[in-house]
Amino acid sequence: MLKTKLEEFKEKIKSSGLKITPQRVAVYKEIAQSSDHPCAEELYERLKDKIEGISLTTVYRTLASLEKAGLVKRVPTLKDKIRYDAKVEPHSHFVCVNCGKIVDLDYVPPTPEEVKELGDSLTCTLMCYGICKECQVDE
Amino acid sequence: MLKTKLEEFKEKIKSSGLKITPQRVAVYKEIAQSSDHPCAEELYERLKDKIEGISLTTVYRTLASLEKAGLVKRVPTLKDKIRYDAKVEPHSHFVCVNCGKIVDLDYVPPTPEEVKELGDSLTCTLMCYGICKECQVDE
DNA sequence: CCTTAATATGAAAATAAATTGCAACTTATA
DNA sequence: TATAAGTTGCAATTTATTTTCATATTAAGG
Ligand SMILES: [Mn+2]
Ligand SMILES: [Mn+2]
Ligand SMILES: [Zn+2]
Ligand SMILES: [Zn+2]
Repeated sequence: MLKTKLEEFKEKIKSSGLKITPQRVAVYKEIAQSSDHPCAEELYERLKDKIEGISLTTVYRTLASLEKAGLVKRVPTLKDKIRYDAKVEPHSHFVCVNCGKIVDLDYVPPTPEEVKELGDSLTCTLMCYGICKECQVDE
Repeated sequence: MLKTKLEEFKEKIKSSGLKITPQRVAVYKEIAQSSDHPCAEELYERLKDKIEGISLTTVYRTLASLEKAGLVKRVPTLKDKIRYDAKVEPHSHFVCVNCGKIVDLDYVPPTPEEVKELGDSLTCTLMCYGICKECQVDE
């Protein structure tokens, strides 16, 4: 991860009145370098062998803190599991309805102004559903 | 609900090898006449006093059946509760981040062809997040 | 109409995801 | 370093959804 991004992370954490802990750093780094929009449990699985003190509870709590601080965002899903994104700027997603993978698209979603229907919307995101290339091969 | 829509419902149910039951009719009618994209529990709450034999379990099972039959679709959400839509054609949604309300937008989302990035996507939907008019008043 | 096989239902138990209480521990600041 | 504020892990809890299983209903055929 870029040094600037880690610095920005520390600043935002501090300015939210939160403390910098190894667990928070680890969770944020892990989301930031993932491209698959992991859920809490997936993050925990990836971290539990690398990071000494990390519990699933803390991953859940960390995600809530990072979300409040504006460092991560939830990704809209059709399932009953919340998934997270460290890319907080508006962008679009492709979801494989077969394997559940979620990846970023280059497609730029319209701005709230362009949609402007029900007063002030803040952000927009386009969600596309289909079958990813890997899933098409081994049908 | 239009007679044609109810007939279409019965046909699709049958062609999926499912039986027409009062519970299924009631759940489908309720979603179809709702504009707020209810979850299973909300549907149950709205139906339990109107329909003699209806249980939350059956509402869950009915939603799964209707989804398989292509009569309802899930709406992407940021929460851990699945919400449903009887409007199955591609369209866009506005979500109030304050009260959780989800309403349809007229904005027509791009077609999968227009996005075309990762092979074959099937459907696209634009999600817009903001504060609804009611929530803006009583802030 | 009746019969019957296939399917659907409700209640309760089970599972899965996320949250909370609490005592022990860190962090940041002075 | 002392210390107050904030954080952690574990276990218990809550919330959402699914499954089990015995009973009931549907649709088709006679
Ligand atoms: Mn993303
Ligand atoms: Mn809709
Ligand atoms: Zn896939
Ligand atoms: Zn609102």
